[in-house]
Amino acid sequence: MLKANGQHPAPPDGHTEQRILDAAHAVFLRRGTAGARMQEIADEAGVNKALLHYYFRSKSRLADAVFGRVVGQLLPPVLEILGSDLEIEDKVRRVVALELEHLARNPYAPAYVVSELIQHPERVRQFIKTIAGIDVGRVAPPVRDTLDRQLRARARAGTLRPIPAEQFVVNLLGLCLFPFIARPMISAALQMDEKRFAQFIEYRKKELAAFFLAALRP
Amino acid sequence: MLKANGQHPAPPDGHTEQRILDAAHAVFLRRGTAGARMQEIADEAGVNKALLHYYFRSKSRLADAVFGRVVGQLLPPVLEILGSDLEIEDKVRRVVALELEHLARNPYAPAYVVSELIQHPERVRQFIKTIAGIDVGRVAPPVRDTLDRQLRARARAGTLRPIPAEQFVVNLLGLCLFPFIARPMISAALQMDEKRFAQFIEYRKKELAAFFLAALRP
DNA sequence: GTCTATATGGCGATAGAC
DNA sequence: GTCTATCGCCATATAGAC
Repeated sequence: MLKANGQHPAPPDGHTEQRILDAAHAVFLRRGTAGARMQEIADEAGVNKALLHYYFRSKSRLADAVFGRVVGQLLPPVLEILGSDLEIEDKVRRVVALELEHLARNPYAPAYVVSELIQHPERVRQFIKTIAGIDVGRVAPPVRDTLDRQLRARARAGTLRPIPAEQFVVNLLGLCLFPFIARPMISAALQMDEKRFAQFIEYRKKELAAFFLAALRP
Repeated sequence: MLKANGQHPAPPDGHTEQRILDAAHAVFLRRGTAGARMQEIADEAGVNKALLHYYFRSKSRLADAVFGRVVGQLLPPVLEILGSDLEIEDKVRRVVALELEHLARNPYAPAYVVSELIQHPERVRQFIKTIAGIDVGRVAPPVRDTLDRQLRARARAGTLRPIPAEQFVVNLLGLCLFPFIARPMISAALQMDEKRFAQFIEYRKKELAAFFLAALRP
């Protein structure tokens, strides 16, 4: 049973909206929002272009939905670890493991978020609020303060080099995210094919936490 | 003397092409290539839209020119330092100083490059060749090999923790570039205004090289 | 070389049948 | 809810006067 356009009919499980969102997710991530075409999203979802507007009204609202979902699965788990009462060493190990694991499966997410924020600065507000139900702008500062106290205490005790919490967080996340953000450049400059890049990331899974913690030795 | 459109006439110094390129540079960096309008570039250059096509034929070629210029001033100086016969410690200090200095004056460059590469993957070839007259694809591997020998020797001598050259370079550049790439997110999450972000970068100018070198202590 | 005016095409969005 | 067909805008690109 084929439809007129030669495609198999969409599974009628009633989850059309979800399938559109998934398709949009995939297309926005590989093309960027500006480069994405509603037609391509429709094709990927196996539905007609008009249906996208039926469910999401406009491309811009569809983009909002995808952006929220991407940031929502990238950020809150990290904030939770950083704000917990684990020791610094455990926080570092867990954040590295979590991020590299997640990014290996979603390699285009960080570059997509970056390119969104340059072209739609107003979306920064959305980044702060209503991300997976948590308000980053409200949650992040307490996390930073917790971390700051923890780092100061360890510095006083002489068991850690002193470092401000902001620098700690940016360094840690930068080391995790940067290889994925800059992947096309890195691959090209160092002539890495897909396999060698994967090996490169595997190495980081094993060594990055140790590298970072070594920098914090007193 | 005002022209019909109420603007001052462009200085007739014959450098129209240069002024268009400068304007395009500014507009592409703040809007992203897809978000940039030829009209806005023309306004910024103080000339008519048609002139952009007279000099650059199409938006896409204009984008090529700007992209090459941005990468060209960002990358070759770093490659030169990394490939030199300086000691590791000096290389790290110089790269950090150079990058943070340059980026403080061109804060939007890295995010622009990232967003270019997601939307025009074919531009990776341009990244490799013909960047400021140097062929990154040809130059980078020898630089990596030089660095690799240097790092191995120091590791054997027990004066440095062992680390592959690729990891060394990506960690170093990531720590320099990431704060600028992720600036909107960082500013929002940590509630930094422009001034506090500048202070944040000033701190890194002083401490980042030490942080990185500390991680390499045996 | 620089301008005004116009053509061309692509894409988001809607109307309306089923 | 899902489709086909079409509208209308807007940005790139060109024609042609000066």
